Amino acid sequence: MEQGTPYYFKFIEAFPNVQALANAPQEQVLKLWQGLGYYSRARNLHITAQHITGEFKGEFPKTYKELLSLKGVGDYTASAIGSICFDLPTAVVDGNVYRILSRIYGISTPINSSAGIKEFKQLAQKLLDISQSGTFNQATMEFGARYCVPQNPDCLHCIFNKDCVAFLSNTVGELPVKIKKQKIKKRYFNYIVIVSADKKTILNQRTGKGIWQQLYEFPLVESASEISENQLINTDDYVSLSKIHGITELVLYNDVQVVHKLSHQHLYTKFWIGYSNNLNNNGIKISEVQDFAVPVLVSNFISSFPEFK
DNA sequence: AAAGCGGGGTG
DNA sequence: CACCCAGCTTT
Repeated sequence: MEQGTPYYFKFIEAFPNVQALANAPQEQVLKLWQGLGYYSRARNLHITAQHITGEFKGEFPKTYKELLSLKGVGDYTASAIGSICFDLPTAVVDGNVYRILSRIYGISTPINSSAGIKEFKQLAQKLLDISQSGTFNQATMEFGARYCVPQNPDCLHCIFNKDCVAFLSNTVGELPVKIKKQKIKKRYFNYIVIVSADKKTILNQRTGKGIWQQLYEFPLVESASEISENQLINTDDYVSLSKIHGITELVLYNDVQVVHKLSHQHLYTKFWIGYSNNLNNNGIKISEVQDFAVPVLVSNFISSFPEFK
């Protein structure tokens, strides 16, 4: 909530209605989302706005099935919108609900297994008070967020402690059960920050699969491990870049690699400043760099680099 | 069923 | 460092 609220207000101001969002360029949507992460959500939100103004003729769908058909809307979101906005009898199961139910009922089925997802959804659906679905759902989630918290919950004062299987069996700390693996991949990024005599630079848009789709970054040379300047300037990617943009001098900006941690990747990053006399009509003005949507890793660099301030 | 996708916070 | 988060889509 803390992290998302300012973004919410920026969005509402920029896009007061669904038509405004649908008609906006993707670049603007991503720029407003910059720093939030999970950028596919921004793209899906944008696509969904277009579906609603198009196929749904501007009328927001109000059945579970239709909600579920929207890009980026899965069981949780469809159930939440359905119950809160349209009084549909659909139970939400988010992280809070998993935690509360697994503890009170003493359920050790992993919450991120197929069996667990099904079991918890069924239980939540059975418990749902359909005379006030939205309120019930929000209250359940809020109780989990405020009281049945992940670590060191105050069970001694909890209203459920007479019935909570986990509390009575002293297993609160072990529930919910989650299957975890997700090994973290290490990657080595070398960003070539080109600075030309007429104060221009180069940004590329990330396309295809992987992280940060559609966001911008400096020309990237990725390597299998940390590399020295000598190794860098002998890579095909750098040779090509240097030729195209006329790099005359290369200076390492950060002696110690910046480690940018995503949930599933650690990015060991060096920023190299490549000075050029002439970008041959390529590139963008340095003063315009701030208009592009960039990942936090790149944004942090830009904020720290005097030439770009 | 598993993998991939961000960034920030807590203890 | 381990774990958590108002999940969903793709493979």
